[in-house]
Amino acid sequence: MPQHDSAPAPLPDRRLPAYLQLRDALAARVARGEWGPDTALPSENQLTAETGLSVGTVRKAIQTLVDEGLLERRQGSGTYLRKPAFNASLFRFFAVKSADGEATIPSSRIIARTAATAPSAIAGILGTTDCIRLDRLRGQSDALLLSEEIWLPRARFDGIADLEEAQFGPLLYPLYLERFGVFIASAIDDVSFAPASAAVAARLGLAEGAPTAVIERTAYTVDGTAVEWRIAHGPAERFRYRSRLS
Amino acid sequence: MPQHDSAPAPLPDRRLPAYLQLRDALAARVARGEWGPDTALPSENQLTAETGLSVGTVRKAIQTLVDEGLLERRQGSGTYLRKPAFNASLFRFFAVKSADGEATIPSSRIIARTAATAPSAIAGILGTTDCIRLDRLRGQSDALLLSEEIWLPRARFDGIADLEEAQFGPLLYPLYLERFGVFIASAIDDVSFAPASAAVAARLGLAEGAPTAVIERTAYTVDGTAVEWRIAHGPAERFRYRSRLS
DNA sequence: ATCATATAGTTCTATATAGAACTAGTTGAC
DNA sequence: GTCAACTAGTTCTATATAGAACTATATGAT
Repeated sequence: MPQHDSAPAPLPDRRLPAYLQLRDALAARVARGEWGPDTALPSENQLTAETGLSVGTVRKAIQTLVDEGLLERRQGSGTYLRKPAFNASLFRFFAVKSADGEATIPSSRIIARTAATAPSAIAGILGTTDCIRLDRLRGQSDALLLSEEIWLPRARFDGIADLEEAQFGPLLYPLYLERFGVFIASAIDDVSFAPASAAVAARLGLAEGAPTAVIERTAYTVDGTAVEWRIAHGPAERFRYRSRLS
Repeated sequence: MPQHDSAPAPLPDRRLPAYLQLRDALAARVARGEWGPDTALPSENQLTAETGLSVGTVRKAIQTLVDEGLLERRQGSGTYLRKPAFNASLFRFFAVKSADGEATIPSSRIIARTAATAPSAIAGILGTTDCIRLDRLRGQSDALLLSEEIWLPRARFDGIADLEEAQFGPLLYPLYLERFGVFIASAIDDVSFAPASAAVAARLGLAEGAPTAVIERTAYTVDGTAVEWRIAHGPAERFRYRSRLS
């Protein structure tokens, strides 16, 4: 189902309305990394010239991508990639009740990076067994709050195992975009609850069997291809997940 | 802060673009219950005649409300209230693993309906202390899965305590709309984990202190007024909450 | 150097128009 | 009765145009 190397740019479907064809064409160019985070896309005028469509139609195509959360328009300036607006960090779901109200220092440490063969459940999601696995530990002040296990398809993220540790910031999605041209556009979180396994307990400094919150996240690019799967554990009593429905 | 009786229809802000003024006017009329769930709103032509604006501007106003999730357009037919699309039932987060694959029968029982004075945290959200409290128990086959405590402002829901039990379906939001003209447009869920209190344990047939998932939900009307607050508990090992981010 | 002004380029609002696509109901043929 | 054809009404697509609002840069005066 999903493809793990750069998609072969499906031809626009002639049966679709013009504005949707243009939408698809632009989304494909964005997915190919044609424009960086801070370079403006072609203006409405340029696109009307390129395509022969009218401004109204071009605007409608762009507006569609804005609604989908991919682009962002700035009046007087131009149209840009939208920085993923959903707060990507799972970290924020673990409240730090600093009794004294001190500013605490968040820490983020990658404790392992290995090429690995994905188990079938994960391979089915990512579309390949040829993966890279990252293990990460996050905390605040002294408390360890989050143990993450992150799976990436090696075809898209080759070389991530060789990066200096310093080049990993606390947030991975900006790194994906800047280093590998992978733009995370959406994600699905699955929240559940389980007693800590021995491995998780050891990492978080908990007793085995202690209650933990489990977040499984699958992240997608614009075209709906899953490009990251992760599972995260943290102490249940610190956990609070907020979700807005509409 | 929020108002619990029908809002006094703020005058349109002349400084706003025409399409936003029309958006506000339409949203206000929707909030006042001017149109039922299956009656079409005025057509584009009617609205252009009423307002003196052009079709394009009218379309833009309507499209804004569609994007906000309030309305729904059906080509060839008309523009309607959108039925709240988010699956309102908290019940769905509790997986029933019927080992034998039998179709199970969900049950829903209101076990208490009382006028009550809301504690300050809830009163702050709902804007009043004068509330009605519903207690509900939901299950499937034999297993009890969900204990809910629901708080409603009495001003909007007066008479709900007198309804026949049979008039409560498994879903409350349709009842709110049909009986009280309250349209739930959005909600915020807060998910956490806690050991079962004595009361919750007794209701769900669990041991006191058994791990439970806790969902706190605040539900809002179109204009952002909170009109329902609930807290729900269920057995943690059955719980799985899914959320789509974008 | 600093500040005001002008300018080119961008998106945004608004109007007007035409026809296509679709829906729901009515009419008519059989 | 049943089915097909028609029709009025609706939303949807697409074009063309004009000016407003805003941004970023360049220019010029001091």
